Amino acid sequence: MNISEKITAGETTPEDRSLAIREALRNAIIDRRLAPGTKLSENEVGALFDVSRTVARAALQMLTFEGLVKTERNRGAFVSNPTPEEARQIFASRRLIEPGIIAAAVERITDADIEEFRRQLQEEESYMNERGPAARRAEIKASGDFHLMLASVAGNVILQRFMDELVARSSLVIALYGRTGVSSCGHSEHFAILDALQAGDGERAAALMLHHIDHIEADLDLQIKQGLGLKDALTLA
Amino acid sequence: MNISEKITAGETTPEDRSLAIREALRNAIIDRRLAPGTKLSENEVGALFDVSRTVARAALQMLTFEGLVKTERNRGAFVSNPTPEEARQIFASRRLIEPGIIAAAVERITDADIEEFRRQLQEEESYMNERGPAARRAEIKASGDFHLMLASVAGNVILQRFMDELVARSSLVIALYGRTGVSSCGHSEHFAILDALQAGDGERAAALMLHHIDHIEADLDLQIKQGLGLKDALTLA
DNA sequence: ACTGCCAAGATTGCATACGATTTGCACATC
DNA sequence: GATGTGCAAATCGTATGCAATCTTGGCAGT
Repeated sequence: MNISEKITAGETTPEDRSLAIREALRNAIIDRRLAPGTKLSENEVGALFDVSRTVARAALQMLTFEGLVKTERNRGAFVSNPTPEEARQIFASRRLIEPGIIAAAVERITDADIEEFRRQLQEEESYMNERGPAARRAEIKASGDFHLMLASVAGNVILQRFMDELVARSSLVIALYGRTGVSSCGHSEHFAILDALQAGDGERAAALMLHHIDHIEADLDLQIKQGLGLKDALTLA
Repeated sequence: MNISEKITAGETTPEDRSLAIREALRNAIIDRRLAPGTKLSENEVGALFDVSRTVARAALQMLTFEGLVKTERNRGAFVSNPTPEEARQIFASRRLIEPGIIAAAVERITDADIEEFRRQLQEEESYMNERGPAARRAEIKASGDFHLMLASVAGNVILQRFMDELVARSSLVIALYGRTGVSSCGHSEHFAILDALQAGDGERAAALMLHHIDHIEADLDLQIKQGLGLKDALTLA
């Protein structure tokens, strides 16, 4: 486990450090710096962030709630290893929620928001032109941020939190099951959605969003790894 | 704070006791045995369930994540006191999610499920015929259980968890802002939804569900109590 | 009599300590 | 050589202790 954000997380927060740790681990997980299945021992996490097990434990507990880590009693916490079924449910949930978010966002979005979105899309674009795993991770994250900003604009904090979780888990799934470079497609779709939004055409934006989610999911290879860890081990042996 | 389920929660769980405590507190909150604003001190909770502050704290942390309690740093945890705005967002979220759940449920529901649902509706009915706050609480809970069972049938564990949270918070909101006996209306609506479901008519079931949610929200009085607790105290004085 | 300050009490935040459970390895046995 | 058993290391679950922070009551000064 090597998490470079260690210091970044530990200093700027005079308050709840467990929140900072949660954030750092969260980023590490969705950036895929922490691979699924990685063990997150309380001792280790605590040592890395220079806190006691108590606060490390709290952070892990939060992540467990978000579905990013799975804890087994008396065994420890592990970075979640989503099954294809989970992946399908995640995207099914997104297909349900995101059109609603679009509908709310189209009512509330301001010019300043649109400006901000354009900046965000440019950032995506810049990552898109680079190669290598780091750029790909950054792209996945930036892509997720687009959806998160949308949820933020929609103005429903509950849905926003749901999307927070869904996007994070999606990133994990994409990193796990994603094939190559369809993300470029995703980027242009973000653009189209924003255009529809700017035009005030919620219907079209929602339809585009559904399409977009379909595309993301279609890019996944959810056939393999169907079995559980046990089966995997057996077939691999 | 007097929670009678104390022993029930503490004994049957050889495993994680904090989960049991969370469940007990959860029930107490949505049953309105714990009024919004009630302070939940770690010491007190721990003493009630005969555990240390550590595990009590974990339970409170979980409830905070669910939005049922609010914690203020260095001040403690309090039963959540949803604002009208929060209430609106809760119901907006439900309007978005529940039709989707219906759509999934209509595909997967079995005869056995329908049987189970009928039993559930009968239980609701029995509470409906009684009077008194206890019966009303039980009715609210039973009514929520209907929606939860629906989510369970839909087979998407993520949406199920979202609904878990939304229903719990709805119960709190209804108890806070609800007027009198529109719940009877709600019951018949449950029945109509189940009928549509049994007939395999997802469209109608979804439409009925939307109507149902609208009715529930329409029964709320979300105008008053706009201000914080302070103003409340002042106007009451 | 009212306002501002200070100290005592209470409660949380965090660290550490101890017991329980699991895992892996070594050793004895077949 | 393979297998089963037992011990030891590691890790989690929980309790408790101490420091920091907030609240509250009283006291002095104006």
